[in-house]
Amino acid sequence: MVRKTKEDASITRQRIIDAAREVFATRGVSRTTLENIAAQAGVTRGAVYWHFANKTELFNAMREQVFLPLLDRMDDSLLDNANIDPLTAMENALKNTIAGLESCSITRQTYEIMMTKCEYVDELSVALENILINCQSIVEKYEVVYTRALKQGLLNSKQNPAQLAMDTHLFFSGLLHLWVKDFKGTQVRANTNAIIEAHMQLRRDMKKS
Amino acid sequence: MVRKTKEDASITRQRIIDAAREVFATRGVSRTTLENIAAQAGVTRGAVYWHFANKTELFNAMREQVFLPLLDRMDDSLLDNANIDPLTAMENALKNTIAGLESCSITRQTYEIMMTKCEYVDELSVALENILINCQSIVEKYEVVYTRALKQGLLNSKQNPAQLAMDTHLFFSGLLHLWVKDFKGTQVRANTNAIIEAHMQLRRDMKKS
DNA sequence: TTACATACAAACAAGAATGTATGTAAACAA
DNA sequence: TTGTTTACATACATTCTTGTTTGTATGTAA
Repeated sequence: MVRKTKEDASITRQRIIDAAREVFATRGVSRTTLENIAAQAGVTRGAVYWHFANKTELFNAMREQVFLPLLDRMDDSLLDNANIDPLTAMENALKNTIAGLESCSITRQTYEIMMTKCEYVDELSVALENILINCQSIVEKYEVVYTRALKQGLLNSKQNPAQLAMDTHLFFSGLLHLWVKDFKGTQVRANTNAIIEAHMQLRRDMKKS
Repeated sequence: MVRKTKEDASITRQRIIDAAREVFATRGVSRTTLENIAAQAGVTRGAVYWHFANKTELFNAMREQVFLPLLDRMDDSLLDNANIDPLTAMENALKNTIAGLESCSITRQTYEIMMTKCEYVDELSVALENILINCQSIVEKYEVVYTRALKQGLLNSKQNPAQLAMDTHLFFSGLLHLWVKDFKGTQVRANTNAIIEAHMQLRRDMKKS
C-alpha cells in the first residue's frame, strides 16, 4: 500500500500541488482545507503534512512552479529576437502571454487563484510583494524595447520610453485581470488580439509602414 | 445599557459596517470573524447578527455603500461638463478618482479589500459579476467621450472610439490595481498624475495646441 | 399604564479544521 | 539479513467559529 521510492514520493508531491491548484481555483484558498486537497490528490492529510509544513508553503510551491519560469519566457520573447522590429516583438510577446493562458489550464488556474481566489494578508502578503517586484522588472524590459524602437525611429509620439513602458504595463495588467475575471463574458476573450494590436498601433509611426 | 431608539440602532449598524471594513482590510475577509468585527465596533456578536444575517450580507452592505455612489460621481465628472473639451474632462475624471482614493480612507480601504483581501467564490462571486457589469458601463462612457473628441477633431490617431475606450479602461484598471497594491512603493503613487497625462497625451492631436 | 416589539448581550451546542503524535509497511543501506 | 529511514495513514487533542437560543432592558404604541 505504501509507496516509498523517491520517484514515487515526488510524484505524490506533484499530485498534491496539482490537487491544491484545482481546489484553490474552485473553493478559494481560505476555504480550502488540507483534507480537501488530500482527497483530491487521493492521499490523506498525513501525506500533505509530510511534504509541506502547512497550507502556506503548499500555496507558495504551487505559485512558484508557474511564475518562476514565466519570467524567463517573457525575457525570451521580448528581448532575444533582435532580427524583428521591437514593437512587433512586444506585440507578439503580449499575444503569446494570452495564448499561454488559453492553452495551459495550469497557468490559467494559477492566475485565477492569484487574482481572485486568495487574500494577501500575513504570510501570503509576501507573494504580493514578489508580484510587485516582478512588475518592476517587466516595466524595465518594456522600456528597453521602447528605447530600441525610438532609436530606430519607429515611434509615433515624442513620449519617452519610460512613460510608454508604464502605460503598456498598466494596459496589459488590466487586460490580464479582465481576461481572467471575465471568464464567461464576451468582453475581452473573444478579441484580445485586436485590443493588443490597437494598443501597439497607437505607438507606431504612421508615416512609415 | 441597551439602546433602543431607531436612530441609535442605525448608528450601531453603521459602526458595525465601519468596523467590518477596518478588520477586513487588516485581516482579510475570510480570516475576519464576526467576533473581531463586534469587538472593533464595541458591541457583541448579538448586535451583528441582529443587523446582518451573516458575514456575506455585511460584506455586501459595506461594498455597496462605497461602490453604488461611485458610479454616479463618475458620470458627473465624465459627461456632465460640456463646456470643457472631452479629453481634458476624461483626464480630470481619472485624476479625481485617484485623488478620491488618496483623500478618503473609506474608499481606499474598500478598494483594497475588493482587490487583495477577498476571495470571489460562492456567494462573493456575485460581487465580482457586479464589478464586471460596472466595467462594461464605464467603457461605454469612455466611448461616448472619445466619440465627442473625434467629432471635435481632437484625436491624434485614426482609431475608433471603442478601441480607445477599451485601451483607457484597461490602462486605468491596471493603474488602480497597482496604486492599491503598491501602497508602500514609489512605483506609481508618487507620479500618478504624470502617468495619466502621458496616457491622454498619446491620444491628443499634436498639430493642435 | 400596559403590552408588545426592538435592540441588543450572554450562554450554549456542534462541527470543522489544524497540528501533532503515533503506527506501519516498504525501501534502502550496511 | 537486519536496522534504519522514508513515506505515508490513522488517531487524537485542541482551538476556533458559527448559528441559535435565551434573557432582558428599554422604547413605543394603544
